[in-house]
Amino acid sequence: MVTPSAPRRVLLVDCDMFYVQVARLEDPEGVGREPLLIVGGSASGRGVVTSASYECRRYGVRSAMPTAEALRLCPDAVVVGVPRGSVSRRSRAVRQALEDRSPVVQAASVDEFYLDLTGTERLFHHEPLETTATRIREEVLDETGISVSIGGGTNRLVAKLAARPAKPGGVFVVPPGGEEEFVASLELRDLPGVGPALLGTLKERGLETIADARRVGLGWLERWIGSGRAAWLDRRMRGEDESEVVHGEGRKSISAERTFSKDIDDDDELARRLLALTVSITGTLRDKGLLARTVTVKLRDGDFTTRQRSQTFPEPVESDRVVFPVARALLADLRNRRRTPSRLIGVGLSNLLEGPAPRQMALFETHEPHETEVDRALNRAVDGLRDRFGRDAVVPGGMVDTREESAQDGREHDGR
DNA sequence: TCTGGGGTCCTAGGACCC
DNA sequence: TCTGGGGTCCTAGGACCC
Repeated sequence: MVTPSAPRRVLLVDCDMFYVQVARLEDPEGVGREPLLIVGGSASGRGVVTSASYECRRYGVRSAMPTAEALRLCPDAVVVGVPRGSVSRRSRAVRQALEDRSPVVQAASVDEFYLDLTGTERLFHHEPLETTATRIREEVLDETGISVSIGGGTNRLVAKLAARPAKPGGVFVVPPGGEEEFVASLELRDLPGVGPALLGTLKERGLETIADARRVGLGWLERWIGSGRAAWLDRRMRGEDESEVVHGEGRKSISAERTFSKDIDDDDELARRLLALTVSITGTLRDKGLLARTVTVKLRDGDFTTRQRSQTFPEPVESDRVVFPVARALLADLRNRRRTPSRLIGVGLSNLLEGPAPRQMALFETHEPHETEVDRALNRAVDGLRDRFGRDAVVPGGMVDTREESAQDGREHDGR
């Protein structure tokens, strides 16, 4: 067994400006030669910067900035769209390379992976963690073409914070016992979880730095930001983090959303957009062998107000034929509460469970729409066609009432 | 400057049950 | 009679991250 006092050995592997790297790898002769490169924007013209090359960042370009503003700061920049397919392919390749070298790998996002190497000391002949990290960095680059930076320490928080001084393309490890001193050298805004809102609240009280906030003590912090957040912040400022690195995906929700090029006020048009998104996410759900119990519909109004409604099924479901009618009712409800042009619609599935669906459901009287074997069989058939003939092989039939349709189909099939 | 798209986690109130 | 208390689930919204 591991000695209780043995420090953990955690690494955070962070791909350097991942989207820019991927765009360049996919087009080495074109944007690969472009120093001033921005990945982002969108066909709608309402886009933001997803990632910018280091050369661009010197002009003040930052991610999440509207592309229009970025181009004002850096007029010579070349803007390319987000290469989604390549990004997920390259992300999987990096993850695979890491899984070949670490017993525990957790993907925190497409371009960030936590590794827990605790217990591998003998395997790596007791070499320093820094040496192991450096070798992993080089091997990942060789194997995938992706340059990463690696932060290391005795927990996830410290590993994450150490990745910053490691950038770009380096390794930085905080030694056991050095956590508190290392974190004390940072700004409050550097702490993950400290965003604009909390920063503003602390600043109102005159707290600008980690040193300020530690000096004032837990008692005052509790009064100002509540006991929960105060305790949380206090531990972060000491570089403490007990959370485990959990191997595998462990996804909690699946969602899709679209911002329109122009605000939409037409209910039928909104419902059509909703149908397309619903078909897409239920397809992803089945791909992953999952079931969902909760569906959420989100609208963003023209004035950027974001509203959402959700509903939970008594039993987990997987087919768009059952999800869509509920989603459409939630959309109608949102529209009835405030009738104003929408700039975005989104739909999400949560309360996820591993499949397969329970075979018999609805043994009780219920008015909830429930999923039948026929619903599932139809979706599986459509999935099969898409696998063989491509994503667009089967297109949803516009504004049909899928609940009526599924009931009719059920009768036909039963009749055979 | 006029704000993407994919997520996670937290809080708080109400329903419901014991 | 006019009032409990804990636990869990659901829902809405917000902060935050990459």
